[in-house]
Amino acid sequence: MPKKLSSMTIGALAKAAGMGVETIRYYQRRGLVAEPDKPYGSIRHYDDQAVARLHFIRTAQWLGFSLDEIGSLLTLQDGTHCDEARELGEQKLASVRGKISSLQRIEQALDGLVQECCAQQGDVKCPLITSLYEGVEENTPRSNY
Amino acid sequence: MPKKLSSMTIGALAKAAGMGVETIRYYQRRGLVAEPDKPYGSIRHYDDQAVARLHFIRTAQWLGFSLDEIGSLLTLQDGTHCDEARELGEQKLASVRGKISSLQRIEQALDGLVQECCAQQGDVKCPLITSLYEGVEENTPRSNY
DNA sequence: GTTACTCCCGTAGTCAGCTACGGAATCAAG
DNA sequence: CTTGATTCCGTAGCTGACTACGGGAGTAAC
Repeated sequence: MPKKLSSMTIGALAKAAGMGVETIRYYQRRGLVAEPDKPYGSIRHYDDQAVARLHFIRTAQWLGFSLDEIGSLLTLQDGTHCDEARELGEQKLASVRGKISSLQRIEQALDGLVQECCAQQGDVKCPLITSLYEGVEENTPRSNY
Repeated sequence: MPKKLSSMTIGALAKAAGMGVETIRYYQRRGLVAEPDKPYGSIRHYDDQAVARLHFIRTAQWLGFSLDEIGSLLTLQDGTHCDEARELGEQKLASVRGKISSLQRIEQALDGLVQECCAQQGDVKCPLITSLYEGVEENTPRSNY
């Protein structure tokens, strides 16, 4: 059976993805999501894949990736340039693993804080800060510097 | 023995933390790091704790936290308001755990991509996108919306 | 005690990532 | 076939997080 794709206008897409229409247009301009050609008359239509892609962008942003990085992740998976994709993929993988371990340290520290909380008094240990004191920065901590 | 704290000027602090002097001043204005009072003459001095704090800020940013969120994490650990700290701590903990699991899904997907890479051809599965398709968003994906 | 660097502090500019605005065209309901 | 909402497209404005600038005051080295 031919896969049935729910077809929607940009407004519906925006609603489905939980963002504004303008934001989607912005991503189109940035080349993060494709602008489907509009059938003769006018007005473009989008499918579930578009929703998924927007979801991904949103979450990846929440995880601290810039739109440029997200763009490269997406082209990576969109296939084609195998050789460079592999290298890029490994870079990103390292970055992701670094983030995971940093977050795990924060998790531990936060968990400790929540457990002890009011209990402790005398010597403050600053578990949170120390959780990240000894270098983690695998990759550029925000593209600059 | 009284703990010996390496004392440094803001310039040295900036170098130690790997950022610009202006950035540190900016954080002081934002209330993320304290401005030590300057001894009679002039010029403030900073210790290792300040370096640690800046390190934390930098890494937390890399992990996708905004300066406001980082501020709340820091006040959280600076102690004092136990009751609200606990609640905030639990919120943040949930958010951190959400990030970890999202990143782990991306890790898996990326790992898969790097493994298969040029191998696959026929049906594209979009492992990356699907890795995040089914809702993760535990918390606000970037303060807005 | 002069030169050169750094600090201090306020204000202004920059860049990423949206968000809003305006006017023409299109579509959906009645 | 008119009315009202949406789409389309370009351009302009806004917010968060810096980054640069400028002038006066410390401070360190000679």
